[in-house]
Amino acid sequence: MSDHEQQPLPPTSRLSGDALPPVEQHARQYETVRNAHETELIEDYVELIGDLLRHRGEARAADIASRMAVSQATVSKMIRRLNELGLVTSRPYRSLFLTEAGQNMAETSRARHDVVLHFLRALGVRDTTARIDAEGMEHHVSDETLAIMQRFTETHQT
Amino acid sequence: MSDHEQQPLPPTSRLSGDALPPVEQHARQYETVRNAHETELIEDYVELIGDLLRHRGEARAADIASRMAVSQATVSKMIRRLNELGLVTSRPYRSLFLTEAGQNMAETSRARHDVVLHFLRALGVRDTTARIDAEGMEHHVSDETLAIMQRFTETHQT
DNA sequence: CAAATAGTTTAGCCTCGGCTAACAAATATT
DNA sequence: AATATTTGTTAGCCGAGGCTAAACTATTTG
Ligand SMILES: [Mn+2]
Ligand SMILES: [Mn+2]
Ligand SMILES: [Mn+2]
Ligand SMILES: [Mn+2]
Repeated sequence: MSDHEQQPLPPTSRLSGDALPPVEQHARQYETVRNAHETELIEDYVELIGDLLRHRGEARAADIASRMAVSQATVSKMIRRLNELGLVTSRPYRSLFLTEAGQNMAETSRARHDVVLHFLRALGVRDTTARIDAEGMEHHVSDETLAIMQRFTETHQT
Repeated sequence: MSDHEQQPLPPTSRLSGDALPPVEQHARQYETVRNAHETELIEDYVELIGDLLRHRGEARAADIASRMAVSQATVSKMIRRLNELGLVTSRPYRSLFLTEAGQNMAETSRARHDVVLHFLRALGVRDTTARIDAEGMEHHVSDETLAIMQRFTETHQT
């Protein structure tokens, strides 16, 4: 047995902040974060490629490198990975393109990102800050929270 | 020159969602996320050790392993790192303790975590979901946004 | 067209954060 | 006290995601 801890008592004394959640629930919190971190970078790449295609018509490795502030070698390696995952197609010295699966991921990620960004702005966060925070937060927002953020934004038009 | 991209035009046509931010600003978004990810796990460990000390009186490696759903070997290795960073003190088969620096980090992280958690609950997110989302979001919320979340929570008491 | 510049890929290195397996030490049980 | 169980450490493995340096390919420029 590894859980020699006794379970927390029912919510009685609320003296010093919240009590610890039950072990299994607590464990799921951290697991969810670890899972999000596995797909986070992939999503950011795919989303960025989609945005570059949408706004620039093409997505070159060098653009990704400068926009992410990462070396071209790093981008090159990641593109190989995206290729193996069936998310992008690439011919050397040509623009990258998204596969069907890549387009789906880009669309989903972009939508989620936008909801978070617009929500933060609706809350009153300055644009630059909202963009920075949204870039990280987007990967840790559940569908439930996302829906609430969207409703909030709609009902708090500026 | 690696930025052969031309800078986006001033915000004129707002047809298909937001425009791409300027390269340097965009780069800072991703850099901020990478920086957050460097300290994230450390903060979670220190925060958890602080919570275990607060609520249980002691923090054992085995508790951390089960609460994080991670092997004991992983915890053991991480404790060595926390030790080298001067955040915890440990004697084998005894509870871990936080150094002064560790206590400061735990306090700061806990406060931030609580603001995010209470904010999500005030928004209407169910407790279990709020806990999961807060565990990831907490590391990506700027001081500016944090302050706004706190104000929001205070003025939206249920 | 030759040379310079820009873009891409590859190779090799590093740290981090997981894991399992084996062992050691402390504690609990009989 | 002997044994069983729990707890902790160590070694060695792995993949992800960074980096630099070097080579190669395309494109642009003189
Ligand atoms: Mn995004
Ligand atoms: Mn992101
Ligand atoms: Mn994160
Ligand atoms: Mn956390």
